[in-house]
Amino acid sequence: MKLITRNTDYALRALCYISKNKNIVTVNELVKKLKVPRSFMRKILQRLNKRRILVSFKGQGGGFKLRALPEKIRIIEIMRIFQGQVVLNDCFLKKDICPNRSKCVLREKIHSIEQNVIKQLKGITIASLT
Amino acid sequence: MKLITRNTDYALRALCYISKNKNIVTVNELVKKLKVPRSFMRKILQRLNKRRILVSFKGQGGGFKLRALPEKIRIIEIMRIFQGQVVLNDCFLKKDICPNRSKCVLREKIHSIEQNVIKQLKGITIASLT
DNA sequence: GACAAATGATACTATTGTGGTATCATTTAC
DNA sequence: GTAAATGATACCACAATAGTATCATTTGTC
Repeated sequence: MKLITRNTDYALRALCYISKNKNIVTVNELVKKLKVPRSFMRKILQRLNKRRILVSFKGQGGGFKLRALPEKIRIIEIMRIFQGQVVLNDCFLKKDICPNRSKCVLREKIHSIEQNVIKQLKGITIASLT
Repeated sequence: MKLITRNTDYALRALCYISKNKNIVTVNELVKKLKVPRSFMRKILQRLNKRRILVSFKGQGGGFKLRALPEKIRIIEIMRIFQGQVVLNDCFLKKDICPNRSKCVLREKIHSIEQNVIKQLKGITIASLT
């Protein structure tokens, strides 16, 4: 079980780096600093742009910058972009076997743990990582 | 991100069922009650036997029973059997890029969340699920 | 206008983990 | 001896993750 994937990890580090720069940052610069595969990094940044975390500038002198303040970017947003809905715990038994989902103790306990994780994740922003 | 996988889910439900029976329980019985694929259930039980969670009896009249009291079986043990080390968060950047692992804020925060999850999981036993 | 430097879009591949099936071997009660 | 059980093991299918590659488009500079 991994809490965060490589995708998310690289995205977060890129965002941290970008947040520390006044100027716009290019893929080449990020790749050099973070030593991450270039194509992979590009794909990640494009996705962050599409999801409106970054603003991109095309052409010579182009690159990326943050769309919002680093204090406003929560890491749980980034996790959702690259890992989908965070901490979903679907019951694997079909309804007819486990008719009283509301009373399933396992489900209930896992859910409570998940809520806790989400609450903690929501407290972490890009700003708090730098 | 899933906290528990299907493997673990089935294993937990099987253990709960077994814990409620004085007699030994066969795969056939479990399959009928939980409506889970037979071969898959067999594999799960064999693994639980190898990992000394269950005791098995071969031959006619055979089956499985718990090796320990349900109060002594923590669900985190079962998760470890089927999902490996729970909540491990390996830094994806190599040492030379992230030389000060001990100071990596992301790592540190994720780790703290993980410790929390583990702590909560450790409190849940098979007995507490039934 | 040509060119270089940047991102956009997209399609492909490789590896791994998860979920599941199938089969033959062995043990044991009757 | 046979049926009913588990043991061991090999295999398959699918999805997610990780990564690569290529062509298209935009834009600043000469």
